[in-house]
Amino acid sequence: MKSEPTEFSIDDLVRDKKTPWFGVRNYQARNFMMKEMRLGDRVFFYHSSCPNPGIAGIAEVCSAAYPDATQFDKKSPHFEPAAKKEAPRWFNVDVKLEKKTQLISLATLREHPELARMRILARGNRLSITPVEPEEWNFVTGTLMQS
DNA sequence: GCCAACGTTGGC
DNA sequence: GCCAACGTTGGC
Repeated sequence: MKSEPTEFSIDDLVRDKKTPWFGVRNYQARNFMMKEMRLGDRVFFYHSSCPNPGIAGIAEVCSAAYPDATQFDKKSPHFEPAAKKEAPRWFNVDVKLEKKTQLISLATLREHPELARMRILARGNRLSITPVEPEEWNFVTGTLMQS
């Protein structure tokens, strides 16, 4: 799950322990939260659009998907005029901190053939939420984060 | 349904 | 700031 650290960083999650993953305005990413994620699933917390992009920590999905409150908030940059309370358009899950880790930079991720097929590394990928295969998860947590 | 125009993402 | 890639919008 990508976040711009200037908006919400791993240190913010360390402080808050838990957060709604608000502001997702892309149907594919939304559908991952609504249909693919399960309570207890773990996710990489990825810092994007920043001087040193990469995986900054691990979090855990701790709610089912529910309507994203920011779509109803006129003052929010994520406000969605077309959304109605009785017919919400955007949903989010909550995630809680598992741990902040050493930063596994994008450059490092790209160095390893084991991760060549990772969705987040795919050419032109802009999705803010992408699936991670078990082998990729194990390589990152078992090898990269141990060195 | 097509597709051009436009806006956004995100690495560099 | 640049630009490739992609998603969305809206006229037709």
